[in-house]
Amino acid sequence: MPRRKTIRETVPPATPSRRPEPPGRRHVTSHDVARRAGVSQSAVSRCFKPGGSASAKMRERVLRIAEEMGYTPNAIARSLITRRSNLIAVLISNLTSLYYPEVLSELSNCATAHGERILLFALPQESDVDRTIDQVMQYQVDGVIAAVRLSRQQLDAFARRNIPVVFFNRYLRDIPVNAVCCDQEDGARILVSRLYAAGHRRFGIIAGPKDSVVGEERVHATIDRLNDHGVRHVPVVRGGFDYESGRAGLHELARLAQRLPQVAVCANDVMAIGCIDAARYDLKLRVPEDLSVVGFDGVGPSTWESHRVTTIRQPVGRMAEATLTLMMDRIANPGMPPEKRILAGEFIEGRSARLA
Amino acid sequence: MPRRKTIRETVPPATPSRRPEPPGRRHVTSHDVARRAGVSQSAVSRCFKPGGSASAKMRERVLRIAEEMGYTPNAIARSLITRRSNLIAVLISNLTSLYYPEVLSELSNCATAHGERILLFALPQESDVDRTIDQVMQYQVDGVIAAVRLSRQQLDAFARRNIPVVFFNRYLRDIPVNAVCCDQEDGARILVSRLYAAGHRRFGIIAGPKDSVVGEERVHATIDRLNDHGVRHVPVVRGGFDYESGRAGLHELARLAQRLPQVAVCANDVMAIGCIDAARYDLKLRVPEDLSVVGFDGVGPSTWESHRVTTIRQPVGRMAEATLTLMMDRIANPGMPPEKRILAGEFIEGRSARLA
DNA sequence: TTGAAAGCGGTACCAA
DNA sequence: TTGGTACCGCTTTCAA
Repeated sequence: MPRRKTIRETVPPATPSRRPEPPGRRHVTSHDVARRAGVSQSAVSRCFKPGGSASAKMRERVLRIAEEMGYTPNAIARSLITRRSNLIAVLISNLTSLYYPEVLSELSNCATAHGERILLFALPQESDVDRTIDQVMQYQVDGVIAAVRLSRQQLDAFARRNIPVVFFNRYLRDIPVNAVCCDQEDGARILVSRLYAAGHRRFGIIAGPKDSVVGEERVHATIDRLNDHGVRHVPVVRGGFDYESGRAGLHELARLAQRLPQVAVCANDVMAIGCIDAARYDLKLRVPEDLSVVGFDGVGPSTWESHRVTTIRQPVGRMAEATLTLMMDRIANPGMPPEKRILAGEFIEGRSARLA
Repeated sequence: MPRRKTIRETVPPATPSRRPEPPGRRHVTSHDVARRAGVSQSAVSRCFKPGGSASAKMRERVLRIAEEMGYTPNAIARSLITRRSNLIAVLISNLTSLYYPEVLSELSNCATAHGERILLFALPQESDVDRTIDQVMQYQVDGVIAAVRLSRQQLDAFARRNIPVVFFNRYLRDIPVNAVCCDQEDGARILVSRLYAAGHRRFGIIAGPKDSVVGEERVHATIDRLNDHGVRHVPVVRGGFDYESGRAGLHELARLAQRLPQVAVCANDVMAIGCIDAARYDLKLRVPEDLSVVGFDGVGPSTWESHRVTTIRQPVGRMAEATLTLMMDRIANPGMPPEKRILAGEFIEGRSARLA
């Protein structure tokens, strides 16, 4: 029976003498199982460890008794000694955008497959990161998947504690970081070439917020490819990635130029949908006959018959898998230099753009 | 310096003699802070506890030094002794449906406000619960928020371990459980009375899957209220809560009756959207002139100009708050009998139904 | 293969 | 108010 000898061994308890059950809330521990099985507690522990050394009969017996008693190993106690919580923090801010639910779902599945669980940090604002970081640390997470912006200081805070960080669909300029992204530039190239080939010449852009690296990539790449084709003077208005700003964006584009562009390139699908609705319901235009609209992401509603958005679908499932692979690798080898994995998107023809 | 006297005190170490740093990955502990501050480890612990007794100057000094050293309390170690992980498991299956992201986001915010974190269990299938339950136990979560179905056995498994369970927007018939729901019956009553008042007499229903308690409530309540108004023979077809099944549902309703109903009541918004699109793009009907369509939920896209779904919006924010309040209460008082909190939904007029 | 014992990093009780 | 000490439930040497 495991009892530590202390200095003041005044009252050697005759019986096991567990402290009087704290009302409710006591769980069966490996000690309980050990006692019933007539083996040591460490033996029980080994029986539950895949490679642990234990005779076949003992393991069988222990597992059976554990089962009977309803024993479940305490992951918290394990984490304390192994220094692995098997917890991965996911920092996400726009959970209600149409894009992230799918991401989160995939990340969760992959994490499970890799023996990790997701501790969710859904931030009301991206600016809430600072208040959150301390919490992330406290839980001793094995790693952090960041679908939010992190400042250099915030990144350093994780680095100091050797907590690997992998960015999802964003990264930091100027600082090499682990990141998994979709190839926005290639996506923009495809969209532009298809649109140009169909005869479109006047383009307008509804961009995302300035601080979105991915949004800016999409916009800059679009402009660059347009320039390649000799298209200059592309008006750009800014939105916030949401439906309303896509809608307002088209109005703004209309005001900006004397003639409405032939194409509105939107920095994501939700704005594209807003833009399509603005065209149809506010400006009484036909899409795609009078205006072509394209987006990025390939979120579920972009496939709805009502919009059928021409877009670049992100391979969210494969991105999630890549993110977790990268993460597990960095957890195992903390020293490795940062790595960026860029996956190609898939062109979805849809019906919101007039194509050749 | 805390060192336990053991039987074989053979080599009293002269220096603190920490074991040689395990490569990387060592964190600053309260012991480290204590040593630097020249106080006991327990003192450091108390300084970090809101009500802990410590003199002002000591607390100040300790906190400063902790700050300097980059000390963060280890939540895992704390959990082990307090038997509170401050973790709440959220079991969710259709994370990619349009409804749950909002729910999850709100739950996360509320949890944070109550000092808890969300451990996410996003199940690919509702049937994966069994494989998940063991994991939930291992992490010693304080409670479980279930947005999935649980069998009586599964519920018992949690009960045996005194882990409180609160259902979100679902519950079990025949077994009293803690649950927070939106008032589906009242919602159905409002929809029916508004539709009836506008002169609609022929109704059709696109239901959700049979095993959705909430879906069934919506359907049954709708039928009951229609009966109250003297409307009989309401055809019901079944869908899976997704866009495609809403769309297919209308076709099925069309096949079922000689005349298309004047109203399609859909068990959620996404099916309503699918139904609207089927009406417009497949059957070339005008909505709401030729067909009224109503839904339930009030998800984001239901407000889009393209659909403007007439629906009952669930007060997701207040439901999340109620869920966490109920949960915290049950964590504090494990013995309390189950409680159901039913919140009223809000009628959203929209434009997908012809109203008086 | 098995058991004993030493922690992991905290909290809480106790005596000083 | 402070320090000392016994754990929380597990993993992991180390001897037997």
